[in-house]
Amino acid sequence: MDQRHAPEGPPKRRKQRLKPEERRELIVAEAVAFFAEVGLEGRTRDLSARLGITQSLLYKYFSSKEELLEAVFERVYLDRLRPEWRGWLLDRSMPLRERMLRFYGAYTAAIFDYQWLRIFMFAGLAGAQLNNRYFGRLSTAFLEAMLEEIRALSAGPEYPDMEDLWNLHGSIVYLGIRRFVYQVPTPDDFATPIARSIDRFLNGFGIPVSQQAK
Amino acid sequence: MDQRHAPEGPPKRRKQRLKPEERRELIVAEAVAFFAEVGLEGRTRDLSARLGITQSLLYKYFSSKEELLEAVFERVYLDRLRPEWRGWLLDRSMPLRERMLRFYGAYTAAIFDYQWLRIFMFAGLAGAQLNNRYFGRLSTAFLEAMLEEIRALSAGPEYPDMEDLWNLHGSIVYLGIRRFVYQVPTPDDFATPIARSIDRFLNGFGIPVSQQAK
DNA sequence: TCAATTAGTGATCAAATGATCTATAAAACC
DNA sequence: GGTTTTATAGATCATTTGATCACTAATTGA
Repeated sequence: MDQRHAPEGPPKRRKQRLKPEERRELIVAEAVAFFAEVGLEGRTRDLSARLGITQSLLYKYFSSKEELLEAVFERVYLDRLRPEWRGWLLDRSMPLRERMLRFYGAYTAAIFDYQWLRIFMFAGLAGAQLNNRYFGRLSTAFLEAMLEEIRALSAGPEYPDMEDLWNLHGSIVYLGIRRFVYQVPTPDDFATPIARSIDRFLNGFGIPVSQQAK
Repeated sequence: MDQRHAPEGPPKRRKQRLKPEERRELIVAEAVAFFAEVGLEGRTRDLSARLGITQSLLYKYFSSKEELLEAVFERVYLDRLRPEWRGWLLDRSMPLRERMLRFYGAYTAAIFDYQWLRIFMFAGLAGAQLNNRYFGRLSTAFLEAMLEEIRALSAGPEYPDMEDLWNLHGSIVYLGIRRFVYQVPTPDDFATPIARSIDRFLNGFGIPVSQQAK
């Protein structure tokens, strides 16, 4: 077959040769978006097409699709839960309500993300072990801290347990699930429903929330 | 090739010929369990193996895999949301707390099911339109009824809106998500956390919950 | 009893998919 | 400039997949 006709059509882009780290970074970044959209069974050919590279090049950087997916998981989970949030929650120089608002503001900002929630769900449904580590860390690092602080201030007849904290957590996380997983309408602004949920929760344990603070 | 050796080994089951409705019923029932376990990408060959039939027989009953999946969705969604629940919620001869406990008892009994929640998630992640219909019905039939009843009794400074109801709903549904989707440890008994969540919620809107009723 | 119907099987197709291998050309080095 | 290195492309393989088709035997009905 002939190699070339007259050079018409889109100015054919010469293949650009990048340094391995750069290329790998491009691949992982795009893979995160790609698998979040189409699921973990997305085809490597489609991914490579989106990257503008050949499918075989993927295998120069990852020896299997599974290895690529592990890199995606690592990227998605890594550094989402910031250790300093625990310090925020334990800082008694602030009202507890403010501490919790601050925490859940940061938490949802980090977690309520199209790519993150969907990959997290896909991974969970695939039976990955990752969820257990994630939930364990979430619980010991943050929910337990909140539990401790609430108990220190609790004045009502009710005393919170860990399951109550999960209840609060679920009520907040469900906002993101509705929007990003089920893709049904949600309020544009999450701050208000989150604040209302936290206020009701604290009130339920005899921790009054001053009117003006709302 | 020779057809038969001495008839040793497991007594080979003769193929059993069922009436079309029966066979179809068997296929759909097994398909629900199958796709819930392995995801919507489960192979038709694996499904047929579990059914003890040939893969090609599936195509005598469903002209494509997609058609089979639609039958699965229909089965899974159908009749989950019982219309009579709305009547329960509106029955003012009972205390509102009891009505909500009754509703969420029935709702979670119907929904908190390994197969259901996983297929619902898979379908949601696949971008199915089904979720919108489901959420719409859930909202207009039940959440709006609860909202109305709570408003009728509300005495506090706070007035509930639809988003508050979604908050309550999420806090309860998250129990099932934790157990069946993420597969992390949860309490064996869901009745207690559900009751506590409802009580906190009602209290938050100035609807006192008598001590003894707890 | 015997022919007609049809539930069910087994072989097979075409397309798609993860993976491999060789060739090419852009960068790096001397 | 000339040589080496290697990022990238292109062709291709072996499987797997949804789907089809011709055939077999269990049931039905006159």
